[in-house]
Amino acid sequence: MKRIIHWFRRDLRLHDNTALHEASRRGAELVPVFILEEALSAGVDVGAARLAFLLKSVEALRLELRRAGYNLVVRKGKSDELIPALCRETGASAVFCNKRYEPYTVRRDERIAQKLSTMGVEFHRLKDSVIWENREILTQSGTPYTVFTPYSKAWKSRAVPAPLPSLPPETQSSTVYQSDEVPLDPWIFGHRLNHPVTAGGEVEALKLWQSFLAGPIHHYEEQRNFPSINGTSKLSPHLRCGNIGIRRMVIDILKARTASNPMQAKNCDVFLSELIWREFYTQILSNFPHVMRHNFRREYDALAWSDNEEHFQAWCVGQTGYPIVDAAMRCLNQTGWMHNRLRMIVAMFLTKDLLLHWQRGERYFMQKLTDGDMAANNGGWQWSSGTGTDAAPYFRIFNPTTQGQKFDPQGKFIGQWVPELVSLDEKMIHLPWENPLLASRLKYTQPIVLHEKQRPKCLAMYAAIKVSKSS
DNA sequence: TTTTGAGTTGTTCGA
DNA sequence: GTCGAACAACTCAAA
Repeated sequence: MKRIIHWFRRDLRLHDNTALHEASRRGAELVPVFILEEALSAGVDVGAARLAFLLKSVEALRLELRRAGYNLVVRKGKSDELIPALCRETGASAVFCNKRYEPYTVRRDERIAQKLSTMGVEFHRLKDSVIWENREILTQSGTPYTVFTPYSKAWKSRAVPAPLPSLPPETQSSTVYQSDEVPLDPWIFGHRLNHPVTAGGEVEALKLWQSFLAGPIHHYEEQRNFPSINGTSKLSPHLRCGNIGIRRMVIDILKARTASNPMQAKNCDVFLSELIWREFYTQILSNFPHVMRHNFRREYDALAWSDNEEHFQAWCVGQTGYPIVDAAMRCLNQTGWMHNRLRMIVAMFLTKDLLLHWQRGERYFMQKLTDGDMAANNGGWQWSSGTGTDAAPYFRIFNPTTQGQKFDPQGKFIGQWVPELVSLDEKMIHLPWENPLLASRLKYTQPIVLHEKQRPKCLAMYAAIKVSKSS
C-alpha cells in the first residue's frame, strides 16, 4: 500500500485544512505526523504557556484522528532529520504540509525539501494559514504594501475561498501505520508553568468561535477595548496553532455581515480588519525579514535606548507604580494572556516611559503569551515604538493614567490583579500617589518614573534621530 | 514623473 | 466640563 505523510504544524485540525485535504485525496494510506521540535526545549523564546497549550491541542488532535481511524505519529527531535527518516521508515512517497512564513521556518523547510528531493520524495507546502500570502497582495508597482489601509482595501476587494471539507474517516484501518507514543507533557522540555492551561484543540476552538458569533461580535467595536468585559474572541491561541481555519472564520464573518443591520455590519467589519492585520503582519515578516533583528525603518537602529535593568524587571513583574500597567503585566504572568488594549498600554510604557528597547518587551511577550506569534508580536511592538510599518506618530504617547481611566473606568480590572489597590475608589485607584497619606499606608510601589518627565525625554530621543538624518 | 491625499488604537492646551 | 486644534513632517500608494 502506498503511503503519504501529512505533517501537522500550525494546522492542528481536521476541518478546512488545505494540505491534509490534498493529501487525503491521493488514494494512499495517510500517515499523520507531528514533531515536537527539539528547539522547543531551548526555552528562551518558547514560553511554558504556549508549549502547554500546543501540547493540549496536539493531544486533542490525536483523539480526533483516532476517532476517524488514524493514528497520529508523534516524534521528538529535529524535523529536518525526522521527516526524511520517517519517509524511509514508512516508505512514504510524498509529504504534505501547510506553509509557514517565519524566516527561520522557511529556511528549515528548504533544507527538508532538498533532502526529500534527493530521496525522490515529493514535498508539498501549501497555503493554508492565511487567505492571501506574501506575494499575492501587491501594490500596482509590484511591491508589498507597508501601509495597512490600502493593503486592507486590496485584501477586501478579492473573493475569499470557501472552507474545505473535513478529513474523511479511514476505511482500511487494519493498515494504519503504528508507532510508539511520545507523552505530550511540557515537563519533557523542562518547562514549568504555574497557572492552568487554556483548553486546546479544534472542538474547543469551534465552540469558542460559535459563542463569539452568538454574542460579543454584536458589540465588538465598542466593547473590545475594555479589559474587564469579555468582548473579544479569545481565539488567538487557537489561530496560532491552527485549531480553527482562517477561511472558516472569514466566511462566517462575511455571512454574519450580510445578515445584519448596518450597525452590526460595522462590528463585523472591525473584527474582520483584525484578521486582516494578522495577514498584514505575516506578509510584512515574510517580505521584510530584517524586522526580526532590526527596526523596520533601519534609521531607528540608532535610537539611544535606556538600559536600566531595574526598570525592566519592575515592568516584567508588574511593579511600576502605574496601576493599569501593573495589572496588565500581572495578568499576563498569571494567565498567559493579555487584552489587546493592555498590550498597547504596556508596550507604550516600556518604550516611551521607561525608554527601553521594544525588543526586550517583544521577547518577554514571546516567553509569556499563549498566543505569541512572531509576526503579529513583532509588528505590534514596532508599531508601538514607532519604528515599524505605518507606525504611530512619534507624539502619540499613551498616558498610562488616562488610558486606565478611559478603558477601566471603575478600576475593576486593576482591582482584580493588583489586590493592594482593591480598596480604593474608582478615582484614586488610577492615581494612588495623589494622596500621600493614603499611599504611604498601601503596600503599593510609588511610580518608578514620572510620565510627565519621561514624555519630553522620549520626544527628544526620537528627535535626535531626525537631526542626525538630516545633517 | 509629478502630484495629491491620507495615514489603527492619543494627548494636551486653550478657548 | 467640553470642544477643536495643534502636535510636524514624511512616506506611501494611486491617480
